Amino acid sequence: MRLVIARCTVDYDGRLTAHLPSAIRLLMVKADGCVAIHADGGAYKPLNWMNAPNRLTEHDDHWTVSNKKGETLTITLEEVLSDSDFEMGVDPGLQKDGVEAHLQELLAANPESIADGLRLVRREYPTDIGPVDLLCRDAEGIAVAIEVKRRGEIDGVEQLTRYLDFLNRDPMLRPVRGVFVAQEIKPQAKVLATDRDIDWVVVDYNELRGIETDELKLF
Amino acid sequence: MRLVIARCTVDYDGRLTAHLPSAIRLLMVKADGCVAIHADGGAYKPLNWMNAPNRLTEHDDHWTVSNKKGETLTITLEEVLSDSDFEMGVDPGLQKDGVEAHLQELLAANPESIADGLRLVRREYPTDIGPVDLLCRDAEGIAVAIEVKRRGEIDGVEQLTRYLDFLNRDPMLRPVRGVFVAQEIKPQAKVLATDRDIDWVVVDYNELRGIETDELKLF
DNA sequence: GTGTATATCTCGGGG
DNA sequence: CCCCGAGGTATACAC
Repeated sequence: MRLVIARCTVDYDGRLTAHLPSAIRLLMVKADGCVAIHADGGAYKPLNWMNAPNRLTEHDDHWTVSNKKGETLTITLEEVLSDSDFEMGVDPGLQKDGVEAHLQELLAANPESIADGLRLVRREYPTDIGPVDLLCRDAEGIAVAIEVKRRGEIDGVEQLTRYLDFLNRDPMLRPVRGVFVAQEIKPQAKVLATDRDIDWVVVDYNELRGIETDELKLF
Repeated sequence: MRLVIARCTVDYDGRLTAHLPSAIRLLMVKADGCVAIHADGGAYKPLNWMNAPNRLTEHDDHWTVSNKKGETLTITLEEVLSDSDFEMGVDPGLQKDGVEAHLQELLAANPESIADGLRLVRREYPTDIGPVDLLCRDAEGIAVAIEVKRRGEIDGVEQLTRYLDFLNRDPMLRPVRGVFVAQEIKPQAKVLATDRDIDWVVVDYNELRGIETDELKLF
């Protein structure tokens, strides 16, 4: 990773055009070729950047970075204060726990934790406007579409509403009920769901993981 | 801005839990206190971070960063290869052109580029659930609500649907048609819009800017 | 502060 | 490659 501290101006032309007036900034060039220009503040997002793959060309007083999509980044260097390079090796990467995919897996394995008698038909059940997280049948054999979210907000209810709309056009499935499942559900999302006759259930991730562990212990 | 190159492990515990095994990485601490941990690849997003405001405490072999929401980031330093600090001053900030606001301005000035005979009533026409980008009347005097997006996706169709819902409750406006306008529109968004009897139009930003320029030349 | 809408969103997965 | 959905989304702005 190469780190350059320099007074510079920057121009980006691509999905939009943008200009940075002269100031001292950090230019970060990573091993994969991506370039990021950071100010000393404003969270982790750089002011300007160009992702890999791209072509970086260094001229006397400026760099140009361009990619295949026709985007260009021009960095004009007025004064270089520091220029250093570090060998870092390949990063082993981030291990995450607690995201929606895990929650969906746990619920797929334990649909009864959502409602008694619920049986899984399919995960990621396809519709014309995208896949439903879980399609189940309840104890009476009625189809149940389930949208899983870590945090239940209003757009999750909208999403489930769209799926129900399309699913209810299928004579083989109709009528389809909806259940909105999340670790926490915002008051507005509850109101909207109720208004649309969509049930909502708050589940506990750690508790679900406990169920999984317990079941594993049984075998 | 402080830049530290170090072999380290990192643990985040907050909205999820995440762990980074030992490797050499860049630790970036900005003037506003935010901390970012970068690998030598993988675009501009850091592997892990903590935004300002937070509290950074340095111990012998590890740093802890915590914020008011109860999130914590623990960086365990195994070997520090470099540690430097740079004074950068306040950044003048990015100047942008070509975002949604500009597109909306151009369309407000040239509603005929959306449909022949269209006349602007108001930009940011208020409804109970937020402002409609453009409210127009067509050649027959029928009200037309227009949602402008740079990239037309499903969310934008939902947004316009909600606005139409409210606008159609107003006897002075009813019936209100909807038009979804964007520089590009995703297939799913087209399906949903068509399904809801909402028209969609793809416009060219540079072409619109050309119209503006041409009109200026006339005067 | 919450809620809403935007973003050169980024990033990863699937066709 | 594009399409689609999730994100510790972040960020700005209105109420």
